[in-house]
Amino acid sequence: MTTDDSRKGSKNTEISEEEFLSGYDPSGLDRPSVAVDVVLLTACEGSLFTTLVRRETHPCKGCWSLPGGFIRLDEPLEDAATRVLHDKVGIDGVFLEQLYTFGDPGRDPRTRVLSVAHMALIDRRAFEAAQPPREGAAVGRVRVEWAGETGGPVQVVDDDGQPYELAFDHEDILGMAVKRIRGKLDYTPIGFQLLGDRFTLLDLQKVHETVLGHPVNKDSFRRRMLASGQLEATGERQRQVGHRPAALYRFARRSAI
Amino acid sequence: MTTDDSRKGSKNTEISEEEFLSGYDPSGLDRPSVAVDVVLLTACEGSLFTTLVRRETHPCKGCWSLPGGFIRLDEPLEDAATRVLHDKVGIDGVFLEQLYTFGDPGRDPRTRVLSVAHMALIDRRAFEAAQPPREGAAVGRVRVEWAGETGGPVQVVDDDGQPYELAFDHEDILGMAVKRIRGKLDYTPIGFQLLGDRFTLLDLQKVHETVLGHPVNKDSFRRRMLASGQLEATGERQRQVGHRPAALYRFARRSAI
DNA sequence: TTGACATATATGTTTAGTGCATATATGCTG
DNA sequence: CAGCATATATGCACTAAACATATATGTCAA
Repeated sequence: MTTDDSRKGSKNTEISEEEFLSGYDPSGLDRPSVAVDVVLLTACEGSLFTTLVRRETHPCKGCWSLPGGFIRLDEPLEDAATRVLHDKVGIDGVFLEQLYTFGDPGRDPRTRVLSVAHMALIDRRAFEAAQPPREGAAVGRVRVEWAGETGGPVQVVDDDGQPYELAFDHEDILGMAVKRIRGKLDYTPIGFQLLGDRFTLLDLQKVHETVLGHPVNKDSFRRRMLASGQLEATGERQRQVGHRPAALYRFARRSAI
Repeated sequence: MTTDDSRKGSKNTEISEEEFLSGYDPSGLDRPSVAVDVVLLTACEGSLFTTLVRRETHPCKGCWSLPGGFIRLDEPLEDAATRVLHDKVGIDGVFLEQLYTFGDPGRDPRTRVLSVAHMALIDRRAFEAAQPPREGAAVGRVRVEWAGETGGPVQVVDDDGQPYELAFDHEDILGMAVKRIRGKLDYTPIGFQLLGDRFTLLDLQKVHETVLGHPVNKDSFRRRMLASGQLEATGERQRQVGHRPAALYRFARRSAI
């Protein structure tokens, strides 16, 4: 199916690549602004929660938005997301992955702004320990109105069920994050990112149920997890739990083999 | 878990959003260039094939690259990818989805260039019909050295097995496309995008084997597909095939409930 | 015209995984 | 020490997949 047969470039041309680059003027092109936005998720009490920050400046002043910021010209995208998490939420060292790039013209009224959206996951305890309440920040409950991996925008509500008014297309970004984590949960070890280093099988099950948005069968979940090779028994058990204590496992990053 | 309780913004502030926007000067920020690159895949003879274009200018002059181009400031990302496919490959109306955004500083020696990579899929026959051989274009065989969804860079070779020298990080972009289509094949109807409007079960099986990179069990594949509700019998059969003709199916975009 | 051929299609058997039900174990609490 | 709540173990039915075998049906060549 080859259409053309010339191969590896004949670089013996007029000017060299070095010469070309030294004379290259990047100012000729219209360029968009590029930001990163981070959906930081944690699982608690059967719901996903995410961090929002209040916008103190136009546009969408007074609305709530995902923590985000413009990238620096010499900064990898993931580093920008890490920086945003550190600066705006005070969180470091968490799982982070790129989600999707939102680029509709008009998604930001100022000018063309692309947002390279990221998803970050953190264990609830680490989250609560690391995040001192900040002025202008909130942690809202994610309310997903669709089942499975249908996808679509997603609301964030406060303790009274009142929705936060989200800026720009951030409801769509949140929806993409939920869709992504639901899709990866059964086929990757991503769910462990929402747990601490020791957990019971029931803890793990609750995380799965929270992410998926529906209950799962306890026995088969248990069997499947134990057979997956991803769990390592610590030999420890729960204490003071008012019932038979469950065994504590840790995530076996490298499957036993 | 709420940290802050103020809600929907009090917009009765000094200046209105309209006033703010009319005075907004976007020139203050350093901005990267943003391009789209498109991995156009088709399945043929047990391999995936992709379209490459020869770079006639620096940087990487003489190398081969994915069809791509800079986005316009008023153009949605998907439109840019569509435009690139039309202008550089002469292909229209195909399945297209965003893959991932590659943004390492230094991936392009000119300046900071983000590439919002897309994946396009086309049926082999439509591809061969629509694409007249062009000067400076080639269709190469995708050679995937890793199994399953391991991921990693991917080579493109010509009919003699000689690799094309790819520009920038395009081997990584190709790898992401292969990883993505492998991951979605079993859970979405994406495989039908590589087939024409009528096909046999064996055609469909070969597409799956080509994408996945390993053979699949014929009987269970057949049963699974027929039970999926995605196939609609046309009532027609193959002709002149030298053996018992297989039934021709079409993709039932809406499952028959 | 007919039989060889190649692939389609049908059917059955085995195995693995899931959902569901039941039984037993164990630490805590009053 | 009894009762409680959950953990853990075991068995069975059901489903889907892998694998094997048998039959069907076009084309082609003798």
